[in-house]
Amino acid sequence: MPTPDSSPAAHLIAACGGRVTRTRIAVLEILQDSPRSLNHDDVAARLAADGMPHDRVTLYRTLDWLVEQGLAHRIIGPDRARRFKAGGEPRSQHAHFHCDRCGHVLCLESIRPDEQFTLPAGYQPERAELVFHGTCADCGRQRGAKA
Amino acid sequence: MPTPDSSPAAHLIAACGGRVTRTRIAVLEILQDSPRSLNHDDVAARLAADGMPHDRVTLYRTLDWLVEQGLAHRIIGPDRARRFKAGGEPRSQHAHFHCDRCGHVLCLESIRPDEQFTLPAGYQPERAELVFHGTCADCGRQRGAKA
DNA sequence: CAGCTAATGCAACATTGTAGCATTAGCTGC
DNA sequence: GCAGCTAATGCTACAATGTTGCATTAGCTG
Ligand SMILES: [Mn+2]
Ligand SMILES: [Mn+2]
Ligand SMILES: [Zn+2]
Ligand SMILES: [Zn+2]
Repeated sequence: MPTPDSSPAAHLIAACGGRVTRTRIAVLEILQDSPRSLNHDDVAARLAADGMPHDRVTLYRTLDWLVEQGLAHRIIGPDRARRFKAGGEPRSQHAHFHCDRCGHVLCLESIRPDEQFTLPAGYQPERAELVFHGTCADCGRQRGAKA
Repeated sequence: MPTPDSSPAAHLIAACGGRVTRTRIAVLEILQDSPRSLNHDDVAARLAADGMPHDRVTLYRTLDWLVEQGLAHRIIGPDRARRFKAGGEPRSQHAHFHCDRCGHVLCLESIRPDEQFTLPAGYQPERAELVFHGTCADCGRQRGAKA
């Protein structure tokens, strides 16, 4: 065992100046492999599937660390649970879509709320969160097919 | 004691077909009197200040009931706590501003996110939540005065 | 490979919200 | 006004999500 891993994920972690641990690599790769955002349980389930040890608290700390380092970003849904996705949060953020039917949260990279609005005088916004709620494309198709 | 109260709040509650209780009246009046949204603790503190009995669970149920009846609306902040404000949620919603400095959440009635954006094909949005984060007008003034 | 310390694992706790059930009190009809 | 019905309340216990403190492990550096 030279270094635990030399995957792209491992390089990203090393570049942040943090220690390159199995957990960090695995969690970052899980986020990178997922097209949609994942909550703690989602990540824990995937870790377990990969036969990785996983402590609840460590997972919280790992995910927070990835966000701090700009390797992931976080959004909070109406179910009060944080969801994570690979990739940092650039100055200008994108909107998200929360499907009421399947519960998934999808990124709408093309929609950037902080470029659209003028706030009342005095307010100094630093970022904007825009979340749509409704039925996602997948669920809309299924529903259409069945009905 | 004829009817507990015949304030405007009591009339609104009666019009919903629910029982007009001290707690409902007090909570609705608290929401109506507040310029900003309040979380459960805020409301509980005001109830206590008014010398009102207040059970945690009853407060949750009362606030949820007011939202159901359209007498209040709710938003969830990044601290994972729900905040409430008097007044229902009309078809078109307004944006909110969460101040990172003082923690207050303010309504931006003039900004209506669901009229602005076109989503990718297939998505069927039913409502949109737009929350700005930054420094509110009050905190901006204080900071300016001090610095 | 030794030593330093960041990262982890574990236990206990905090916050926010729910569920079940016995008791209270608002309303309705008399 | 009062009796009776049941919505609303209060209480207890529980669930979900996240945090703190501290002893142990393991990544890095020399
Ligand atoms: Mn995203
Ligand atoms: Mn509002
Ligand atoms: Zn869906
Ligand atoms: Zn402020």
